[in-house]
Amino acid sequence: MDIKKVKRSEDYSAWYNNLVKNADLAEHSDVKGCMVIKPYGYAIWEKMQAELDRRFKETGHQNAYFPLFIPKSFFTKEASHVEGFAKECAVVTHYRLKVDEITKEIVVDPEAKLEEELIVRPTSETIIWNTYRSWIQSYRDLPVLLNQWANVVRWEMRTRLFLRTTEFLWQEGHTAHATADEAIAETKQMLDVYADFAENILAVPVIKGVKSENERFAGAIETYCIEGLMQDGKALQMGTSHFLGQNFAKAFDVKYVTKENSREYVWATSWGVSTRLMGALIMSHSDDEGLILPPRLAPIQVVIIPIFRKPEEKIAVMEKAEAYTALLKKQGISVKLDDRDYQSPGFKFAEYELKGVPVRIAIGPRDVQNETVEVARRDTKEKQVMSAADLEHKIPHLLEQIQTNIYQRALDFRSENMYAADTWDEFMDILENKAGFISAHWDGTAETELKIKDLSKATIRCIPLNNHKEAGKCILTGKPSTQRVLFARAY
RNA sequence: CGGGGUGUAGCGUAGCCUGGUAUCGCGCCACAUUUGGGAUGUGGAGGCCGUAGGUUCGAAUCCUGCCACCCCGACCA
Repeated sequence: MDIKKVKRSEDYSAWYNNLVKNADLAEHSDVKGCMVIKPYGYAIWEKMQAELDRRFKETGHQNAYFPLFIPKSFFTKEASHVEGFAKECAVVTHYRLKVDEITKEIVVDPEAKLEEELIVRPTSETIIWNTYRSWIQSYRDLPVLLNQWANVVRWEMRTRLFLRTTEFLWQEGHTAHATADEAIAETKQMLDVYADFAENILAVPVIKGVKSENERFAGAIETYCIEGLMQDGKALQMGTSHFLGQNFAKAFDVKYVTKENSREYVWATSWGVSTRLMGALIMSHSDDEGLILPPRLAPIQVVIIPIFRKPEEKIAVMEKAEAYTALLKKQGISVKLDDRDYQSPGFKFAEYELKGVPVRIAIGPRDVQNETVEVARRDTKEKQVMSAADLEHKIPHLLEQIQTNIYQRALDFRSENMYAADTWDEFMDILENKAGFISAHWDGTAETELKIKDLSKATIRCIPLNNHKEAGKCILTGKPSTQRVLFARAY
C-alpha cells in the first residue's frame, strides 16, 4: 500500500480524494465523471440502503422499478421541470452500431435513428407520473406509496467522487395522494426519516429546513431538505423531500374520482438521497489516519489481529482469536479475523485505521497467557487491555459508545461553527475567516439571494423548520425581514 | 464552457531542454529470516513510453494534429 499523506488541514479537497482512493471506497473510471464503487465502498452503501429501505417499508412504502429511458416528449410536459434538467441530460438517439464499409470501424448506424429520442433519467417524476395516470382512477387507489432504487445520470460540468458524479446511485420515492395535507404530511414524514437516518446511523447531525425559491427542486411547490456541515466548514445537502402539489398530476393528467363523484387532480411528493451520503460520511468524521466509520454502518465493526512469532504461539493465539471471533459474531457483531500471515501486525493496524474499522482487538502470546486482549477504538485511538471474559458484554457497549461519540463530536463541531451575522461585513468576515453556517436576515427576495451568492459564494442552505420569527434587517439590502435564514458555502 | 495540469509496468514516478528503445520506489512471484505500530535480504516477472502523422540513419525525447482523464471556477443532488 503506497499511501501519499495529505493532511486534512492543508488541502481538504486532496485529502478527501486520497482518502476515497486509499480506503478502497471508489476510483475514477475511464468514463469522464463516472466512478467505480469498490467492494468496500459498496458494502457501506449497501448498509445505508438496508437501513433506509427498512425505514421506507416501516412507513408503508413499497419498492418498484421504472425504466432508465424516458421519451423526450414526457419531459416537455412539466415546464419548470424541463427547464431545470434540460441542460444536463444524456440523450439516446440511435439503437444500433454497424461496421463502416470503408474504414472498417464500428460506427453508429445512421439508419437506426430513433423516432423519438430517449432521455437517460436524471430523475423519474415524468415517467412515473405518466404511469400513475393509468394506475389511479378512484380515491380507493390512493395513496400510492412507492420507492425505487436506481441509477440516474446528470451531465454535470464538474464532478467529485461521491459528491457529484455523472452517474450516481440513489433512491427516489414517488407518492400520490388525495389531498394536499396528506401529501405535505408525507413530505415532512420522509424528511424526518432522512434526518433520523443521518443522525442515528451516519452519525451526522443535520438541520431540517425548507429551500428558498431559488434552490427549490424543478417542478416542486416546496422543497424540504436536510443540511449537514462538513469538517472544512462547507455545507452539504444530504437529502431532499419535495411537495410537488398538483404540478405533475396536471402535466400528466392524473385525476381520481372522489367519494362524492367529482374528479380531482392528485397531489404528489418525491424524495431522495444518493451516494452523495458516502461523501457526507467521509467528510464528517475522518482524519489524517483515514476513514472513521460509525459502527452502525461499518461493514467490519471489529477486526481481530493475531500476533505471534513461533508456530506454537500461532496455534495458541489463533485458538483464542477464533473463539473470540465466534463469541462476538454470536452477539450479531460483524467481525473479521485477519489471519493473513504475510502482513505484519503494524501494517494491519494502519490498514484498518485507514478503512475506519471502529474497534480493533489484538491478541498476542502475552494475552493468551493473561487471558486478555488489547482493544483499540478508532475514533479516539485509545487502547486498553481488557480481560477476555469482558469481551462479550463490553464490546457491544463500546460500539454504541463510539457511535454516540462520533455523533457528538460532529454535533460539537457544528455548534462551534454556527454563527450569526447582523451586518454585511460581519457576514463576509465569518465566511472568509471561519466558514460554517451563518444565521442572518434576508429580505426574502430571489434577487437579493442571487446577489449575495454572486458577492460571497454563499447560498441560503435552508430556512430551518424550527425557526423563530424575529424582526430584523436584511444583511445586504437593509430591508425589513421577519426571520433569520441559514447561509453557507456549499458543495 | 473558461483557467491550470497530466498521460512512461498494477500504482506513484525519473528520463524529455542537450534524440541512440527506459530510472527509481511501492506492489506482484519464489525462497529464507521475520511478525506487540506500516519487516529484511537474495533472486525474478512485468513496458509496442495516450494516439495519429511528420522530421531523422534512429523519436519517450523535436514538430503538428487528435484523444482521454484530473484539478480550480461557473452549473448542480
